[in-house]
Amino acid sequence: MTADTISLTYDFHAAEPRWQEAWKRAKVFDVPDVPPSDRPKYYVLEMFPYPSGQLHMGHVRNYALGDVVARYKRARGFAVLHPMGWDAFGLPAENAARERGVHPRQWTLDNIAVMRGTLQRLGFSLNWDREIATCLPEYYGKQQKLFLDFLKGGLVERRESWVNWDPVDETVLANEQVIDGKGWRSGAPIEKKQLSQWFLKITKFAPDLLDGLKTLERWPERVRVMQERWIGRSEGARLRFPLANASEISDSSLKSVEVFTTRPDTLFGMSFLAIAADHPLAAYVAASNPDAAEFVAECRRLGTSVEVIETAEKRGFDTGLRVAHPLIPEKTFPVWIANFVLMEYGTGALFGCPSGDQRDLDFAHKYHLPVVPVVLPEGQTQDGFEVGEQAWTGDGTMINSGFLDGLTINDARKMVIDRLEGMGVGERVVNWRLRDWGVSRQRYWGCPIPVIHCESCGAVPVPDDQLPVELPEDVTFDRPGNPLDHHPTWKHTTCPCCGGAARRETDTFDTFVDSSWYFARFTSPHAATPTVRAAADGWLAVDQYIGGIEHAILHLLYARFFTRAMCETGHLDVAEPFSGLFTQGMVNHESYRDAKGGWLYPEEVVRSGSGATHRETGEPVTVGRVEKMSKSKRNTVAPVAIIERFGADTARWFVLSDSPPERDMEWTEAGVAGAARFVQRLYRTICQVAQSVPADAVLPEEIGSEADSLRRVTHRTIAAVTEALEAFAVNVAVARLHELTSAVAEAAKSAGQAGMDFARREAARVLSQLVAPMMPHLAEELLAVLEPESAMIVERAWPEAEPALLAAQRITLGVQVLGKLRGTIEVEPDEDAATVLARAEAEPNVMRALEGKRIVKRIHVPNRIVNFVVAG
RNA sequence: GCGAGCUUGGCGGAAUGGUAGACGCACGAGACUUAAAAUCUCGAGUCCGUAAGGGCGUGCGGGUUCGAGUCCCGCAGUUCGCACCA
Repeated sequence: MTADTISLTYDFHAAEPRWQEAWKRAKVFDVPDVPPSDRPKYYVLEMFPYPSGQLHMGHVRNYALGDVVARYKRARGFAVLHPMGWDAFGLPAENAARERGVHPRQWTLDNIAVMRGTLQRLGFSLNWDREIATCLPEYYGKQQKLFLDFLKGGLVERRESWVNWDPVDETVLANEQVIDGKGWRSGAPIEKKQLSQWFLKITKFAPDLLDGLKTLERWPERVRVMQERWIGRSEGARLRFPLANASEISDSSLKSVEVFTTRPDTLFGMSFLAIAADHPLAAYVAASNPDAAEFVAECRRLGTSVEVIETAEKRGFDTGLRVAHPLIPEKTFPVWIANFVLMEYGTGALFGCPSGDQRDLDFAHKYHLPVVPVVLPEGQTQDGFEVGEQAWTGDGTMINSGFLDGLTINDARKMVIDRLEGMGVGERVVNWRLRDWGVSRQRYWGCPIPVIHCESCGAVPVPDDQLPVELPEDVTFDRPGNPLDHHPTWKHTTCPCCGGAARRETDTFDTFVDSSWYFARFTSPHAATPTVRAAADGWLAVDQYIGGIEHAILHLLYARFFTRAMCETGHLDVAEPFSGLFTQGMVNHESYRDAKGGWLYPEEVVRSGSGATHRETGEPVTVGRVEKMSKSKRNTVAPVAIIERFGADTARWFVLSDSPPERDMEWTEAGVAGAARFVQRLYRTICQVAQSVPADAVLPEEIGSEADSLRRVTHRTIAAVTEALEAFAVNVAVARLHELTSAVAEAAKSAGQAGMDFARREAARVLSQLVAPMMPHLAEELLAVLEPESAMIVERAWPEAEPALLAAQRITLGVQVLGKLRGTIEVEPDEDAATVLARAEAEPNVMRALEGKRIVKRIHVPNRIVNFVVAG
């Protein structure tokens, strides 16, 4: 090997850390807490990671995409805030403590150190001074302050709520941790238990959360739809049915049953009233009726598992109680406890109209309750119409409905509500599916809820000067339950009100609370208050938020709620937290199994053509589906290994190539190798220019055609890449950069032509700059090779395309006959129509197609197409 | 069941209503090499044809248009989300 060829190999091992160091020294990614006034601000944020131990490829794709936006916007003259932090509380840390005896704090901080190192090796343009970890008191203490302000502002409530209780682990489980009615870890049958819990009153903002969705134009439509349905606004009526047996009941709140309905128009089709198993009236009945008690208990047991809910048939228990119809007082209906009625929705009770609701119809058939049709579909006669297996939920005319007969369902709805309101037994209401957010978790590794319970004063907020309420370090995980509760001293304190002995709240916050305001904290991460208004109001909203679709509902809705709650308590002034949202796809990989069916890691497998064999044993390997990288399927690729083998830029380039960012991509060995080849080819191409083209080349008066052509490619690429990046079409930008690279290499053949030196230098410099958002280290290296003493790319403005060079010199125009392509002609840009049409008609192949035909119409779309419409 | 999206070569994908398949991967041929790797050049939707050229082609069926992958209507397949929400 000659010295020349050695220098033509890009040494990413040396270059990447060198440029990272140079950027750090120049502090180019730092921005002040209050956005500078000389430039527009731009806040780029990727969803912060949970510190699970290792960065995975999904993170690499997410952060590479965000970095493209951040670097591009910075080059376009924006002051870019691009911070990073850690969603550091959560159950895996406690699991690690139980399984391996590591302290959750240590485990988490160690993981953060490892993952931070990987992020830094990837060269992301992050403002690391703003790093936050939610598990540190300097963050969660401010969260406690927010909570107390919410409490003061009436946005918090303490109330009893049903939870899934694991009696063995002595812990509360989320619904998805309950499998077949058993705890996911202990396997013990789960009990429903009532606990006093803290709730954030998100429902207070339900109308605004719904309305706000309309303003989020740069959010994916489907995310908005999902949130809309989750919030679930429905208009209807609330009405009360007096109990016929009311005199037997002493509790006045049980003397009538309130129901919510969206179909008050079907009130005359009623044949029963159904209440939830958790309804107070059900409890009343169960107290004196063992069979009812048994049914209620059974409903609760079944209530937990998703599969059961899906397949469960409708079942009920006739309480023997009867309610009177509000409009026909002499008519009464049975009250059933039914397993399909949810206590959480509406009032926990409904009236059953079997002819107009499929569930009610199924229920009526099962228990032989009457079916009275009340809505007649168009085109049906009342005599011929019967409700069989299918309830009629569509439009129609009212029948069998007294004073409503003959009306449309909409008119009937209005009229019946007016009547009920007039009688004082019901009213028009808007009901919401959204429920208040229970944030209490019986866990150690979370933010302590800053409240003290006092026998005489009740639940007392921890005074501001005693914040933060820190987690104790010396906890043990050797027995089930919440270590905070077990701690010998931590929970014992004195009441801030009366000074008497009191007990700390031992519950901690749901970790979704931590991630509901971190984007605001990033604007002043070290401030003594949760936010600093000038900083938060100045930087927010996040202009571009990037993350996985899995957070479409909960995280994003909670963050929108927190934004409103923080505004109401004076911590912020911004309508929405994220004005732009981009949801990127997953990184998938083939999966492999050996002859025994065991999963194999990609590095254990050698792919050969259509098959695969084991690297060591040579045994055949079954190539499985391409699916999401997961530890259990072993189809993961570790970013660190890729960085070491190929470099950070290659990894970044590959995850950004080919697949559009919103779609899933497949990680392949061949693909990374291809990216690595391109890195080297680009380096060689630029080095060739740097070595063979004088640095002081100027643009001559007259320029040769190849040189002119290269310049046009260069400037068209600037325009195309800019447009692609604005549209998040990074894969298209990558394709255009491949083309420019080929053009620069090709131009070497025309070296010496007038203007070529200038054109090659220009193209090489532009190429380096355009590639920088995706491969920042290589880009800096390229520019340093071209222009050794110049400023770094991160300190330079994005290249501008010269409008005069955006048009091609000559255009190849398609010529169609009757819409079919018959030939092409070369034309000057904007050449006049007559000339173009004459040349098109004279094109030999077109002539042949026109032969013997009469041209009816000549269509000429300048610079686009020629089409001859013929007859005969 | 309800809702949203998707469907283009062997594969990932590109295409303001205007030459479908850019760009990449995989593949084939050639050059360089003792050889291999690397690199470079060329080829390639499919069918017919030696070629020139032609037929057919963007899930299927219709429609609008001089012209449809793109717009409209219907259907199929597929993915995702929600789901006893009264």
